[in-house]
Amino acid sequence: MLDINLLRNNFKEIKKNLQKKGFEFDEKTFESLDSERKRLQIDTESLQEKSNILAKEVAQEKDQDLKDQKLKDAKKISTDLKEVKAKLDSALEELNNFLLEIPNVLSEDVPDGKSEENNQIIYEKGSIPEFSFKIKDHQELGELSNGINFEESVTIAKSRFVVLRKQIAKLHRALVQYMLDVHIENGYEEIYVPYLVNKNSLVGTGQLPKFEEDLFKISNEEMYLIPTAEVPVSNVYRNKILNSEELPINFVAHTPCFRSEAGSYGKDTKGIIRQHQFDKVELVKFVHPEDSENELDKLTKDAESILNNLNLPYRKVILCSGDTGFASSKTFDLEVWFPSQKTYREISSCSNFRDFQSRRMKIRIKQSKENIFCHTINGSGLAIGRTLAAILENNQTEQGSVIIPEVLVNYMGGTKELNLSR
RNA sequence: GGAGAGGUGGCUGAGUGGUUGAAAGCGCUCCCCUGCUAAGGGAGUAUGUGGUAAUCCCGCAUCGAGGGUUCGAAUCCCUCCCUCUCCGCCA
Repeated sequence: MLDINLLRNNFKEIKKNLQKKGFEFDEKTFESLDSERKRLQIDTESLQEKSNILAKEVAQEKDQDLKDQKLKDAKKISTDLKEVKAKLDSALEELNNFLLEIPNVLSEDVPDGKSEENNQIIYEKGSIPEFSFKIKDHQELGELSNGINFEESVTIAKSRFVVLRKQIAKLHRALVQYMLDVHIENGYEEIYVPYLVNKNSLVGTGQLPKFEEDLFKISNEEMYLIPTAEVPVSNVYRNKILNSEELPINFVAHTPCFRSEAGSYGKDTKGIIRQHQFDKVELVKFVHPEDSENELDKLTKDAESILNNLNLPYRKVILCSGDTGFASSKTFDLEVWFPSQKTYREISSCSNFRDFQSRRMKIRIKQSKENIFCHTINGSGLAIGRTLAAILENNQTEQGSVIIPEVLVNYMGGTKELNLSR
């Protein structure tokens, strides 16, 4: 959520900024909502004041006639008050709903652009493998030894789910363990959180009210499956005031993520790139506003270190204005190379939300004069399924085996190569 | 799931309809005095929001959340959430 005072005073500038994201800020509606709110609030509060004063006088009035008169007046005010208060409440709600649907403003250094194609490559790292044989995609590789099975997952659930078996399932687990260990080593605190969250948490991080259709909702309760660990982990401190000495706070969490993928029919139907359920190791930071740019770079580097250590070829891009998400002010994507698609695919998305989420969640930092909203930053470190798929594809051999990256060998119980053809 | 108890400021803990935004104690901050294995005195110490650009000033709201009764609610009523104890069930 944006600072309403900023909107009141700088809406020209903000409007221009939001246009780059493809959002048209309706200042007419805003101004009428805000002025209506102001009028009603002033009316309500002055009536309330009168009512409070009269109530005290009634209590102290000894003269019965005067007391009766005051009681009569007080009753009248009370009825009027109820009426204006109701109007104020609905005005405030309307204004709030309006504000909740406004995206975050962009950082100055975010490049202009309409869509994905305008994202800017910052650099490419690692060497793209050359194959002297006809390569298989990760699904084909996984199916060689029934390590990836889509028939069983359809029987159990439906499409866009997967069953992993044997060495592939173990590699999946190894990746989780490895990533957690690296991030803990780098100063992140491991945290385990609920996979079902309430509505307020989703409003807090910005998934609601605008993106309800992307979520799985539990039918018998007002709860949702998490689309990312960002939601429960960020909300750990909702409504809390943090001491500045304890910042930055760094969390790492491994959770499954559930996404309805509404509107992505026919997209990435092959393999495990786009699933309703996938695992992810997520990094979340709560930082002082002054440090957030710097901390975003640090978090992105921490996510990159996994790709580097796994020897996967990847590139770092900065998302252009039109591709930057609703709540983000600036986002770096890390994209890993998929030989079968001859292209880079997103494997991590690292964003600085500034005070957009913390204002919604009411997470503040204790200051001597006025408490301020902290900044939140998060990013994947990394998406497990896609990392698994990338390893299978990039490390395959002509014999249909897959070389295990060195850093994972111990996590695989010493296995250096998966012989999938057997 | 059944029975009972309870949710008050950073913490402990008073308060069952009227200057209570909230006693008291602890903690913390500042000042003064004294000076020595210490202590004493004083002041301050929640959050949000509006009037305003504003540290000051004034108003309004907040005693788990949301409704209700009343001129007036931390105090009474209803719904929900949470915590604790006992029973049941269960990984």
